[in-house]
Amino acid sequence: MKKELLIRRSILAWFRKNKRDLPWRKTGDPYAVWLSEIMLQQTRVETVIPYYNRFLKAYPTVHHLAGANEDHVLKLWEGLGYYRRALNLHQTAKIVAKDYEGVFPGTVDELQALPGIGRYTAGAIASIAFGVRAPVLDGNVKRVLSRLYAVKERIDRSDVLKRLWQIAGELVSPRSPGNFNQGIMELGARICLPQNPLCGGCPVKQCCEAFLHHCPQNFPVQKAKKTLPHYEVVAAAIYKRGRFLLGKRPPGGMLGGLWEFPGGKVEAGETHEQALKREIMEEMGIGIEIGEHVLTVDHGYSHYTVSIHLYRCSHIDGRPRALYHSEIKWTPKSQFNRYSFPAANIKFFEHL
DNA sequence: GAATCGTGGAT
DNA sequence: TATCCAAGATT
Repeated sequence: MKKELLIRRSILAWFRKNKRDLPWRKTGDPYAVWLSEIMLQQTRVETVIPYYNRFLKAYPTVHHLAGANEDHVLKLWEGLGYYRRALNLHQTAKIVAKDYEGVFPGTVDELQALPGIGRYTAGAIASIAFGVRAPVLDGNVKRVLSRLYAVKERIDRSDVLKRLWQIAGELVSPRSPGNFNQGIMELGARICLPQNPLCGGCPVKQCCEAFLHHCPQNFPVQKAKKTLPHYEVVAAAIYKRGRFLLGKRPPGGMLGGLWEFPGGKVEAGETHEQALKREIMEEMGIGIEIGEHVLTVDHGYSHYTVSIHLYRCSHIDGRPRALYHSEIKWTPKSQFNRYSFPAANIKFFEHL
């Protein structure tokens, strides 16, 4: 039997017996499949499950989501990370509700034209929800294929990616594309692990060049990762008459749409006090007096790490304006739970 | 093509 | 403790 056909059948058979009972596998609703795929981007299955369930309960259909308030959507996304996904999700819901009358398109090209849906996600939705024979190539599939075919070149090379998409397209089952795609991803997530793969339980080990050469750990070949820069950041808990001055971060950038205590990076040669007064003047046009240091939180973002030093502050002069944020608001602590905050800010709450 | 964009669990 | 990295998309 041809290698590709053997791989296809073996993975389908393995998946049929070993697939996890995940909430998005109980439905064929394209809306639910789409939601799960967006949430699963760069995010672990176990992390997504509770978010997915809460989200679907709050917005059972694309129409509910299309009519939702953005702060509410971001609140349901709070803690999931990559918040632009939530904003794109909201945008796509509006487009589907309006331009498609609430019915998701079923082709890869139409799906990929929607905000937040790239080649992987379009293939996943088309194959899983619509039975289209479209391949997927995520981190799992890249790893599985790079081992099956002993790909010795770096997998971030465009020519290598092109070849992997080509292979994935040949492997995907014409009759059960959704099951095959989920199967090869599940194989990568549970058997063909990045470190110490469980080759003994692998249904395709006899087809796997890396296994046959006893070197699965050599694949995939990744590019070297650079160490993340670290910054010192100051933030202000500006308090007046029972309320804190919060800002909503502008869309498009880091943590876009989330609320925060204002502040910013400490520049070279600055004291914390100097940096905080400068930042608050730049961002809100007001003068402040710096009070006690509340606490310092160490936090890692996607491409840098920070130590955020929070200070209690009082408003001295000027009327606050949203010079940086899209919106600012004096907010009592009792209402913080209505807004979505970055994880690092949430660590502040119990100390205020 | 290389940067940007979060978070928390595993090792 | 430090590092890795997970069902990627966008610019």
